[in-house]
Amino acid sequence: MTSEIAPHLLAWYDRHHRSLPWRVTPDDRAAGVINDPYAVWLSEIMLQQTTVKAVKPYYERFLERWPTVKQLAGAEDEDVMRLWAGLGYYSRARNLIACARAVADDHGGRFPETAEGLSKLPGIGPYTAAAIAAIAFDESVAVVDGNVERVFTRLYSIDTPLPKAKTEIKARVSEALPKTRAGDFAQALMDLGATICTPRSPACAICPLLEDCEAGGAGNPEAFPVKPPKKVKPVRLGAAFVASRPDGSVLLVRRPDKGLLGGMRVVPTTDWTARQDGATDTDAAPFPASWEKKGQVIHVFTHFELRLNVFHALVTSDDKSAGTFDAFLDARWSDAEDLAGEALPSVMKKAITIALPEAFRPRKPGKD
DNA sequence: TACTCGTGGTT
DNA sequence: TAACCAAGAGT
Repeated sequence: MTSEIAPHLLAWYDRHHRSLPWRVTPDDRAAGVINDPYAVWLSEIMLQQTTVKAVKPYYERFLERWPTVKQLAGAEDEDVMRLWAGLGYYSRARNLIACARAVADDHGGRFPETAEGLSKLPGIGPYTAAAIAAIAFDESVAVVDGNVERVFTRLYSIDTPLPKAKTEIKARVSEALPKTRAGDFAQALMDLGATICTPRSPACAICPLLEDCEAGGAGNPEAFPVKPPKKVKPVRLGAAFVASRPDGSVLLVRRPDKGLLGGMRVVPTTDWTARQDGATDTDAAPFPASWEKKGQVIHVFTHFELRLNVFHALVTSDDKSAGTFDAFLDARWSDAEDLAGEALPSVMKKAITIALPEAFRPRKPGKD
């Protein structure tokens, strides 16, 4: 028998689709309006493991600053990292730059039009390649993200734990694909997952796929998808050293391109790579000064909790020891008025705020 | 396959 | 409030 999933879903999508900055409405699509592949790509990279609400302002700022992929390809690396700061998963920003330059240099400024071609570009994996191909180029491919995994494990009561279940999920999605409207189908599934088929307390009563859904019929949708048990987060200890000068400038260094917070600006810190490096005193300070402990930042990363002791020192002009920072990458003093615009990850804004409560406070223009 | 890689919002 | 979660990719 033929699956009725696509017709049911697309009819619902036509009425209930979300309105999003990077999305062309179904009506406009039907009228021939084409999605800009660059805009689709940019939004999809930002949306990886990131909520729509968090992405919106970043997406708007990026598109305004760099309206085309060629312009983004010509951007300074640090300018991109500055605009990405706060969004997390910073390897995405580094891959964003690499991908833009690959498209500009190797593809004449045009994105490949198939999932196969797209997936060869940096930062574009199986999901993103399929999403761009379907939404921007109407390729009929299965677009499987966390929403689709949830919807389809419920539709067919797939109790194989993720990620092992992905093979079966992709097969089920493929057989449900409509002959046209591949992009709308993909986005409709994601909208359904985000608004109806939610992780907890799904709204089965108003779901357009209720009559197609095994778990919905059985009344146990929350039993799916089955996920492996998660591990406990270890605690790591470290220290951050905020050095400031009388004019309010702050010493920043840059982290190596690879690894945690790669390519981002930070104040000098201990490694906090070990489970507990225990460097909570001034032994590990970048240079001798009157370091004073100001407090502790507790920041939860994906796979560990960081407890960062924050030290501050006011460095005066006659402090000769504060001149060489050979152990650090690209050390420089950031002016007080520039600090908010630096490529600082959230954990570093927290740490600097402990030492300098006024550092990121909006200041009145015209004063001082 | 399993681990690394951020952050802020919900429940 | 601790746990869970969000349009995953790279290694």
